[in-house]
Amino acid sequence: MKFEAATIKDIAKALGVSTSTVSRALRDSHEISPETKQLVIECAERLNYKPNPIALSLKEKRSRSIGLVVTEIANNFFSQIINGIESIAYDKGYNVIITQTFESYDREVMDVQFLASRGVDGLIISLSTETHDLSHLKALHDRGLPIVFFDRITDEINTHKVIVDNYKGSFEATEHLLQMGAKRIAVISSSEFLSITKDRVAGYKEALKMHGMEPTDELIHYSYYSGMVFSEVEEIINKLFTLKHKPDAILTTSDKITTGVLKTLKRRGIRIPDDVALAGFSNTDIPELLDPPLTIVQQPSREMGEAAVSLLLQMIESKRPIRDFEKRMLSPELQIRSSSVVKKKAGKKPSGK
Amino acid sequence: MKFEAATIKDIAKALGVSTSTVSRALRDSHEISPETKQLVIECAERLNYKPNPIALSLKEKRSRSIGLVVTEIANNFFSQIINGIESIAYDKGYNVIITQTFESYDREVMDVQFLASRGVDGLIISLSTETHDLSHLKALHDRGLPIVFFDRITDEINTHKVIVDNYKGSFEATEHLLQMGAKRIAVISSSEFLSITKDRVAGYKEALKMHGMEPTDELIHYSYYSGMVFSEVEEIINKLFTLKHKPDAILTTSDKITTGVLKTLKRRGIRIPDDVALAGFSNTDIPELLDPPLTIVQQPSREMGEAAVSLLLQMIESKRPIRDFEKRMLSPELQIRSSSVVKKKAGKKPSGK
DNA sequence: TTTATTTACGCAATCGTTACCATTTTCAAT
DNA sequence: ATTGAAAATGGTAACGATTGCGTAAATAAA
Repeated sequence: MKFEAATIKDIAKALGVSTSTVSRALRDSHEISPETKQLVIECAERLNYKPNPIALSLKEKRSRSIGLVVTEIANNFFSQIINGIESIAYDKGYNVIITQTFESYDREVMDVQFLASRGVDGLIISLSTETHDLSHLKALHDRGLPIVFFDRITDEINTHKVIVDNYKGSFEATEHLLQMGAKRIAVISSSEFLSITKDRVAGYKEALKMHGMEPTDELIHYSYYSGMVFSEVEEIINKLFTLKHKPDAILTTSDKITTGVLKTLKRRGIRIPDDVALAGFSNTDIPELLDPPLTIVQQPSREMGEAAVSLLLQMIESKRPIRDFEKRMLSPELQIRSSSVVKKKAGKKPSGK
Repeated sequence: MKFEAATIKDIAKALGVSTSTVSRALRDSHEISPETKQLVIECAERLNYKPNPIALSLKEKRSRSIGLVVTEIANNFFSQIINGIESIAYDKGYNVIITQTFESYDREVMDVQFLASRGVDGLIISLSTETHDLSHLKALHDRGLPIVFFDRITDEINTHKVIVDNYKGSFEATEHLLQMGAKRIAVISSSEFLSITKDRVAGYKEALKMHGMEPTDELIHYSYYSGMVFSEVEEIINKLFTLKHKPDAILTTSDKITTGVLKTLKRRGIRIPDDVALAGFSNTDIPELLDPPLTIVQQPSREMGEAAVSLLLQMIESKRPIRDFEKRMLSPELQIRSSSVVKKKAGKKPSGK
C-alpha cells in the first residue's frame, strides 16, 4: 500500500531518457529541447514528483533550514519573535528548527551542537542567562556559519545583531514613573551578565541622574533566572519591603519578572499604584486585562524576528563573506496604564519621607 | 578558514583503512578487531567527527524529525503543547518542525505538504477551523505516514488521538455556574465544525438538562475563528446583551474567546461577576492576575503534548503496522476564581426575572 | 600438509540529485 | 562531400554513510 514518493529516476524510466535529462529539464536548462522539457514536466506532474530536499541537502551542502535558540517558547516575547521569523523563512522556503535553553548554559551548548550537526544554514540565537563562555558559538562562527544574535547579545562575536533600544525603553519608563511623582524607584532586572540588563539598568540610572537623583544599590536587584524561578522575585520583593525607606515604584525589565512582581505584590496586599507604582518590560497580549492594567514597555518582537531572519538569510545567500555587520536597534513602546498612574494625593503625604 | 565537518572518509584516510571499516568500528560491529576500533574511535574524537544526519536520512529514508501543525505558536495552549512535545522528542533524538495554520485551511494543506516533502517521520496535528476536507491528510495516512491528532481531531482518519475530556470540562464549568446561581448561561464556542466544539457544547447542554433547564439557541454562539478575530467576539456579546432576557453567566470554550469576552465586557462596563459571571477554557499562566481573577477550565497541555509524541514515536518505531489505535483522554481542571463566584445578593434580586 | 572455518577487512552499490565530461545527432559552412 | 560547430542527450562520479558480498590471512580441524 505504502508507495514511495516519485523520484527523478521514475520519470526517466517512464520516458526512456536519462536522469540527467530529467534533472536538466526540470531545472529548465537551455540545453534541453523544448519538446523533451514539455514531456518531462508533464510526466513529473502526473507522478506528482517533488524533489527530495534531503538528497538536495546532501548534494548542495545546505539544508534550507535555520536554527533558532530561544529561552522558552511558552513566553510571549519569544513566541512572537518566532512568528516573525517563521513568516519570512517560510516564504523563502526555509524551515526553522526551534530549540529552547530554559536559561541553561548546558542546554544552550547542546542545542547549538544539535543544530550544527543537523546542518542548519544559519543560526539565530538569544543567549541564556548562564552563558559566559561563548566558545561553542565562536567555533561555529569561525567555521563560517552565519549567526545572528537578538535580544541577549554579545560583543565577543562580530556579526549581525537585533535588539530594541533597551536603554531608551527603561529610561522612558523610569522618567514616566518620576513624572508620576515617584521618589524611590526600585528596579528588578535579569541577570547582570546579560547585555539587555546592562542597557536597561543604565537607562534607569541615567533617568534618575537626569532628574537629580542618585541611584542606590539597595534599590537595584537582579533575578538570575529572569523571573523563571518565582522564589527569586519573591525574595527581592521581601528585601525591598523590609527596607527602611521602601520603594514607591518598581521598574521590572522582563516579562516573567513583571508578572512575578505583580503576583507577589497582590499576595502581600500591597496596592498598586497607591503603595507602589509598577511599570515593566512585557509582551503580554492582555496588559489591559490585568489588575491593575499594566504599564508596559513593549518590544516590537515580531519585527525583531523579521529583522533577524532577514539579516540571516542575507548572510546565507550572500556569495562573498560579509565584513560589515549591523546592530539593528528597534524602538520599544511605552504603554501607560493605571499600574503606574498615581492618583494625585492632594497634599496627603507631601513627599513620602 | 571555513573547514568542513569531518566525515568518515577523513578518518579512513587518516588511518589508512576503508570507510566501511570506520563505519563498522563506530557502530561497534563484531567483525572489527578491538585494536582497530580503538584507533578509529580515538581518531573520530580527535577530528570531532559527528555523523551527518542528512546523509543518514537519505540512506535510511527517515529524517528523525517530526512535523507539528498548530494554529498559532503565540498561544499558551499550543506553546505549552510544544514544550511537552519538544522535551520528549529531544530526548529521543528527534527534532520537531513546527508550522502554524492561523486557522486557515490553505495554510494547513501547505504546511502538511511541506512537512511531507521534508520527509518527516510522523505528524502531530490539530486541525484548523476551516478544515472540512481531509484528503491532504488521508493521502499521507494511506501511504503509511504515522499521524497523531490532538485537540481538534477527526473521526475520518483512524489513528491515535489525544484530547482532554472536553465534555467533562464544560459540564463541570456549567454546573459550577449553575451552583453559583446562574439562571441563563450563554456559551460562546469555537466553530461548530470542530470536534472540541461539539463536545464542549454537549457538556454544557447536558449540565443544563441535568438541572432541569432547557438549552436555548439564542444563548449558544459560535466564533468561527475561535476568537482570533476579535470583532466576532464583540458581535456575539452585542447580540447577547441586546437580548430581552440577558445572560447572567457566560461560558467560553477557548483561550482567545475567553480573553476577548473579558476585554469586551470591560469595555462595555459590564461588571463581572455581578452582571455576568464568567468561566472559560484557558491556559493562560496568569489567571489570578486578571481583573477579576478568572475561573478557567485548564487543559493539561504539556501532558497532552507528551502523550502525543509518545504515541507518535511508538508508531514510528514500531516494526509492524499498528492496528489498534488509542484515543487518549486527559482530564481538564476547573479552577474557580472570583469571575464566577457571585456574591450572595441577600434577597436583592430574588431570581433575575 | 591440506582443507575448512573463522576473523578482519575492502569493494561497490545504494539513497536522490546535480554537474562535469563525453557522445551522438543535426545542420551549416567550406 | 568533408569538416566544424552547435545542440541535445547520456554516463558517471560525487555528496556521507551503511551494508551485503567477496576475499585474504590466520587459525583450527582433518
